[in-house]
Order: sequence, then C-alpha cells, then structure tokens
Amino acid sequence: MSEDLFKKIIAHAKEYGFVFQSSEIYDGLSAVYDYGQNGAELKKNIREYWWKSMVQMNENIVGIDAAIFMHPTTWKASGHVDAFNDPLIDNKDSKKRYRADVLIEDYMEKIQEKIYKEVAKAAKRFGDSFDEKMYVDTNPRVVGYKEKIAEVRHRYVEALEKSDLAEIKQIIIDLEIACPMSGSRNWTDVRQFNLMFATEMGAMAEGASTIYLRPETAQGIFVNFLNVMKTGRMKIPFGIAQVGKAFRNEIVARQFIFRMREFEQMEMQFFVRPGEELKWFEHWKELRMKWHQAMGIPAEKYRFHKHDKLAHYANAAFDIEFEFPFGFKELEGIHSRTDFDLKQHEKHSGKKLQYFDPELNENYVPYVVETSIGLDRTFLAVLSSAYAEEKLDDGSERTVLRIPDFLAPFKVAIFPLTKKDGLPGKAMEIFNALRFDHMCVYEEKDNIGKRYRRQDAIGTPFCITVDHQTLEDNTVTIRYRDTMEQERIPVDKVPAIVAEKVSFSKVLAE
RNA sequence: GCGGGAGUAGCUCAGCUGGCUAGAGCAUCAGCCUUCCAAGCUGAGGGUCGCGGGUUCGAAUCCCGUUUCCCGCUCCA
Repeated sequence: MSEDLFKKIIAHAKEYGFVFQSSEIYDGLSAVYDYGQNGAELKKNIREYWWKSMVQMNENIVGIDAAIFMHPTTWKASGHVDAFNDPLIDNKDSKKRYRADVLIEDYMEKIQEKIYKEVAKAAKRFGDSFDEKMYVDTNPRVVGYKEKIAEVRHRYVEALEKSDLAEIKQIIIDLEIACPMSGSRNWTDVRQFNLMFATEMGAMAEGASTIYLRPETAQGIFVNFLNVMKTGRMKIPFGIAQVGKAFRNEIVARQFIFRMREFEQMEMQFFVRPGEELKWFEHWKELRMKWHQAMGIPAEKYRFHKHDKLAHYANAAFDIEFEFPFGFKELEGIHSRTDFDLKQHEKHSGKKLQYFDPELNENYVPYVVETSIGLDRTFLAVLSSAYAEEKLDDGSERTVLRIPDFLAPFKVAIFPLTKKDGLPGKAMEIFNALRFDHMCVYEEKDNIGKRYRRQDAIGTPFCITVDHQTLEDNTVTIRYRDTMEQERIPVDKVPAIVAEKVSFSKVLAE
C-alpha cells in the first residue's frame, strides 16, 4: 500500500466513471465529489446491503428518512453549536495553527502544575504535620498562582460566552503565551471557525432565521424517537436506521472521498433499557464487524480502535478502522451514547422522551447505542481493496476491480463473439431477458479480449459470450472476472446462475 | 489557513533559454480485418495550454494575482 497506489485508484475512479470532482469544468470545488455512472451503482449497492442487513433482517429495527434541515434548537440541544465552534489562531512566524482556547487552557494547566510542585515540596519539608489545605490557602506564592488562574479563567469564560474574539487574543497577548514550537509571540487575530454550514430559511429578511445543514444524521432519529415509537408500536430494545447526507465545513478536507464537506452516513440508533447499554454495545460491535467481513474483504484489513478519550455524551466508544492506501483510518463508529441526546431534547423541547417498560412497570429515558458508518468511506474501502494490477502468464497486464459480486455496478456483460452470422441477435435475446433483473451491458465493438478487459476495469463479475456453437446447441460461455476462466453452460441456465451469484442472500445470511 | 510542488486532449505526458496552424501514445467514434483475453489497417472527432491580468511586435513558455489538486503543518465532538 502506498500513496502511489492511491493515486492510481483515484485516476482509475475518474477514468472509469466512478468518482468525479464536483463542478470540474469550473476548476472544481474543494473536497466535494460527484459519483459517476458506475460509482452511483456501486454506492447504491453498498447502501442497499446496509439497509437490508439492518432494517430488512432485523424485525425490531425500522428505517426513516429525516430532512437535512432541522429546527435550529436541535443543534443547541445536541451541543453542536458550542462544540463545533473553534476559535483558531495562527502564529505568523512558525506558521502553526492552534485553537486559541486550548492555548489558554494549557497556560492555566501549567500554573496549576506549579501549585502541585509547591505543595509536593512543602509536603516533603513538613512531613506528617503537613496540612495541605492550610498551606494552599495561606502560602503567598500558591495563593498568587490561584488568583492568577481565577482571574484568567474569569476573563476567558466571559470572552467565550460573548464570543469576543478580540478579547481572547488580548488574553493570549497579556499572558505572553508563546508558540510552543517556535517561542514566537507574533499572533494573527483569532477567527471563529464554525464546522456547520449555515443558510437562511424564510424569504423575508425579518422572518429569516439561521438554519444549519445537519452535521450528522443522528439527531433526525432522536427528534423522531416518539413518533416512530408510537406509530410503529416499538418495544425496547428497538432501533431506528437512516441513510442520508450530512455536511461539515472541515478546515482541511483531503484524501479524496475520505473526508468530504458533503458526505453520506448510514446510522442506526438502538434504544435500550438503562444499564443494558454496554451489553448491547458489545453485541453491535461484533455484528458490525461481521457485516464488513461478510463482504469478502480480507479480515486483516479491519481492526477495532478503542476511544480512550470519550466524547461528552458517551460511556463507551469503538471505531472500526480499515486499512486504506494511506493507512488505517476510521470507517465506522460504535458509540454508547447513554441517555444524553434524548435528555437534552427533553430539556430543550419540554417533551417527555420516555418509554413505558411494561416489564419493569416504569417510565424511563432509553439509553442509546449508535452504529454510524460513512457510506463514502465504505465505497472507498471497497474500491481500494478491489483494485488490482495483474501480470498475466502471457506477459500482458490487466487492471481489474475485484468488487464483491453482489456490489458490482454491472453484474453481467453479454457479447457476441463477432458482429456477423446472427450472433448479435442471439446475444441481444439473452441481454433482454437478463436486464429485467440485473444491471447488464451489451457490447459488440472491438475484439473479445478488449471487451473482457473493459469489463474487468469496472468490476463486472461475469461475461456471457455467444459464439457459433451457441446457434447449434444453445450453450454459451461464462467467463469469470477473477480467474479469467470460462465455462460452457446452457443458455436457459444463465438467469439462474447469474441470479445465484450476485444475490445478497448469501452475504446477509452470515 | 500557512509552507512547498503541480495544473497542456478522456488518460499518461512532450513542448516551457518567448517565434510556423500546440504534438505523441493510449482511449473514443465510423469502417475494414480478426473469431475467446487489450498490441492489425483506414479515416474522424476532441485542447481559447486551469482562470484573470501584465510585459512584449509576438506568451503554453516570463511576471503578478487567483483557483484546484498533491505533500507537510494544523484541525477532526
């Protein structure tokens, strides 16, 4: 795996109609990509695989499709309005960027450490008779430190609350905070960087209010918790699934479709009895890993990554990481979100978001276990693990996408061996019979070898070729993408054979 | 957002010490040939050289700005 290979995959994705840069004729739009004719099919199939395995195969999980626009209070409740607002500052000499609030926090931390040191020294000096509380309250040096921290904190909190960026910069200047890398105190102004995209709703300026494009799909599920629970007569434990677009104005978005400003998430929020969340967390952690591995991608490409630093809402969190060409990176997150989200929405909406548990005979706010996977990242995982350049025995080379059969954009290609002798007519017959059930390609241009290679390049798993023998005994050859081997089979068996090979059922059963 | 590198046909690139109508291979399209694994023949289409400005008699080529991509830094509940 290398950067070089990654470049080839990106080039291949463009050349064969999988992924294009957005608005390319206008020089493109940074970190936004479009899916082409083959990419859209592959993406759709991955989405369908997820949906079937989560919704169709679980009688206690239902799917919804919530709007991208949500009431602005949603994002206050979820914490995104605060958490997604980072005040940033650059050092002009070292060219390093920092979060201004982190610089100030670090400064206070350092003073706090000085206090600890003083206390430790004093404890040694006085031995058993040492009264820490007394010492801390009376020692002039320690008191001075404490006052300094209190003063800074007061200014800092006030500035944050007022979003007074100039004051935050002034604090950094007054405290003589220097760049940790260069020691320079030559700072730019503090700028606010909001990770949520905002727009206006309402045509009239006075009635307009700021609306955010959702930065995650999860909230669409939480705000519909009551609706779905009541109308679907859901019994805990149950889940709500959703696939949809989310938007984040990333500071730096790079690595092709791995980090985009507009991306698609596939999420399921599983509502459970309080106290049982960690059991379900383990359950989903294992199930989700199985889902990935059932696709047929080698198991060693995946690994779990435990979050040591938990988000404010979580009490357990694991990522499923995939080995992309640029290293192991997050593909899916499994989080135990506790009752944080529903409680927050209760607080902000004034509605009771509770479940009456007949077994316990009590009302409670359910705990939530979330599985959240990036569709675009899964697409990239499938594409990059499928891409292969092979040297063949005859010395020639081929580029092949070994996409799992059931995910391939096109399932089968039908070729007449030549354009003469009525072969195209026979091939069209087969094509027309198959196209009702599968994405099919018909091609008669160029020699048969070229046509096979073209299908290899977009990952079509099967090619059916009609030759002269077909006209005599109604058999065709089926050629396999991965092995390049051929088999002779009766024409009337083709639909069943293809259907069996590209079916989701095998994978879903695992 | 900062620093470095790059942007010429769908792809890979040449041309870039300023000067003929901007080229090649592959790909695409039409046709011929072939008759089971990309390499034969004939012909065709496709580029305002990322975009804007400047210098010049003349700019793909030099200068400035801008934009996009790549690498590093930074950020990523």
